[in-house]
Amino acid sequence: MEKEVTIYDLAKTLNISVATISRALKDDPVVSKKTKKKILDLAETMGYRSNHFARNLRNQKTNMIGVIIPRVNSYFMSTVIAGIEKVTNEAGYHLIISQSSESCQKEIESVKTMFHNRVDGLLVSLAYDTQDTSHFDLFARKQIPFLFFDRVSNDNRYTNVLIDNRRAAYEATAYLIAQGCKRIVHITANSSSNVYIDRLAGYKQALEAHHIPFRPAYIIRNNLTQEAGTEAAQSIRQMQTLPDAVFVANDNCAVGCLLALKKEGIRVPQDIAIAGFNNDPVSTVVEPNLTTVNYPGYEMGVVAARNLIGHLNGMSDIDTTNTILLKAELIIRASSQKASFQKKG
Amino acid sequence: MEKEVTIYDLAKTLNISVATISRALKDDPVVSKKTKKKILDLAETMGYRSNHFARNLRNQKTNMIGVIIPRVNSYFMSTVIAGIEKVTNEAGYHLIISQSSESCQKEIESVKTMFHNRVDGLLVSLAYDTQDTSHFDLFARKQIPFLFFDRVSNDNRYTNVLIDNRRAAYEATAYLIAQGCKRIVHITANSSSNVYIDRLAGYKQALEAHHIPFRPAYIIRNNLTQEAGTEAAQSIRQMQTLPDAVFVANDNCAVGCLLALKKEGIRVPQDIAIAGFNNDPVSTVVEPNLTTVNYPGYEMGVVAARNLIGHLNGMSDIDTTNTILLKAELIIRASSQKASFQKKG
DNA sequence: TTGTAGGCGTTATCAT
DNA sequence: ATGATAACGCCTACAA
Repeated sequence: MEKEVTIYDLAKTLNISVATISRALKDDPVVSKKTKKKILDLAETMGYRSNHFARNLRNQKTNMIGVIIPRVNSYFMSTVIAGIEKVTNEAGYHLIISQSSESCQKEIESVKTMFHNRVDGLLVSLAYDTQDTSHFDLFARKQIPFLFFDRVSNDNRYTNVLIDNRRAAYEATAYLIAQGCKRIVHITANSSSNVYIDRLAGYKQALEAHHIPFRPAYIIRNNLTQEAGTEAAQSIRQMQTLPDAVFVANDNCAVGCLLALKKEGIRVPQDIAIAGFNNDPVSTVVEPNLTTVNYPGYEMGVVAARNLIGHLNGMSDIDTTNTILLKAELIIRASSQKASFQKKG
Repeated sequence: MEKEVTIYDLAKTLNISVATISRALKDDPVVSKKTKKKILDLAETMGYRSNHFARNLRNQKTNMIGVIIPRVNSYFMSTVIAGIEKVTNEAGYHLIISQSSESCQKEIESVKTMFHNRVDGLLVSLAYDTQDTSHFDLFARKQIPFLFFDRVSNDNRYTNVLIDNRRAAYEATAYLIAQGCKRIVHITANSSSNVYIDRLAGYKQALEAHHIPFRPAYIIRNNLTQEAGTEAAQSIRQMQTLPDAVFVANDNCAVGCLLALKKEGIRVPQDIAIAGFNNDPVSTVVEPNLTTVNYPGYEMGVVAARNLIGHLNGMSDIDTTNTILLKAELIIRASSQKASFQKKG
């Protein structure tokens, strides 16, 4: 490895002090244009690059934002990251991304690593099985800003960016009811995350509002993959009386379920109407197209990142805002149009 | 922000020199057990955390690996990142991810940023319009290892991780021909990237091998989105003689095309057989399921990251290996089974 | 407009 | 077994 070029090397070559070099590199207006140009040109030709560590050591800032998420490889999450990346990059921050793989233990590890790497802030979506969020006390104690998105903490000291899951689920369920459905199955995750609890709550609330008794037997819990949806279809088919609708907590699982039901000769939506959640690309590929809730992933990433950076710049107080709700509207497509068979979207 | 605890604080409190503190924290056997225990206990209670910057400043290493990709929010890319993240994390490295948004200009910016942030190595998938890769000279000159994956450089000094696109395309096309197709349209990107050039080459080669004349009119170029696929279907429908097969360079576009053709009353695969590329989740959702080439994204990420880390550890020489080809086999599904109408997977 | 010098927290090299 | 001290490269009062 070649020896690194430092500002001292530049200074010596040009016979200028390191202070001026340093200022020129930061585009400090106090340095004359001529000198600045000379310096920048030399830096270029000598292949100079600033030393992050030395800089951070001085500045007590890393310009890094940590992101801890269950997995990167889902459509939703990669969309969120795209949004985060755009905002943070524009603000001159970099991202360190770490996957918890849905394990609370790995999440705790990640938090520690982020802490020791001195990220300036943290954006988190919790693992399936994370109940207690005390591992974030490390950050809270040092007043390092962090916030949760999508899968959030129920500790109300913290800021959360999310959608109104309860309400969206209410609307989806209410729509199914309006289509004449009365025996509505709900497929959800076996998780204590707010996301699924709230969707379940919205589902129940819609039933109640329309005087339909809630039946525990209509709740199916699995891991919400497409395969799990296929299996869920079997359970549904074997119920005493065939349900007339299924509201699934995500699109992948909904699609698996829909395809499996069709294979069994059950017509969608005539026999069973289906609604999903997320507006994943698959929802417009499956036939009939899937009614779903549009989940604004990119926007969520943008909002979460903006908020965090706002705190970092002292623009806003992390304790002021507590919850940021994004809009998530129901998208009605053919899979749930039981009342009339007009097709849309 | 609370004041950070440093080894000086520990030293002062215990009336011991910082040197001993430093050694104890690294579990240096030269420090007596008693002193070590005292020090570690105090560090714990005072909430000491080591300063990575100061350490890295000494050690001249960042433990960061840069990743530059066109976009994070595609199924393929997020899968690759998951693979990269796993390997790098296990090896104690962190990731800085930057999107070029398919723009060569932004890619150049990213390269500079990565350079200045002193990543220990770089993993790159090139933008659509990147032809010249001289902006990586910055890294080459300093002997900082980097390699390309998927969308690679044609500069043969560099290491590339990719699949044999030509061969995979050959196999897909040959399969269509074996199904009796003779008028095969190819939809590809308007890009100079190896990925699309090679797939086109494989397509041509298969035609040639089976004595089917290549017809430029059968090449449709677009941006390979699902919408573009829908439009492509229109062009196809309006051709003098209806083609009997379409080989699309990715699944999203293939799916858009397939759905649009079906809407026009064209039967798939009876009238037109279709094959895609990537084995994206949508390929098993669309009906009929899409014949496609399995693109091992996760594995590609793992291999690329392993290789890079190997170089970083001096395990392997970056100049030795030049091209790593991963297997990418054809997955035959219903959308192309024109010869017999048996359905699979 | 430019220069000087001290310090950010660690570790390695001496010396004790 | 422990201590003193000089780097690592950068930034910023303060001085000129």
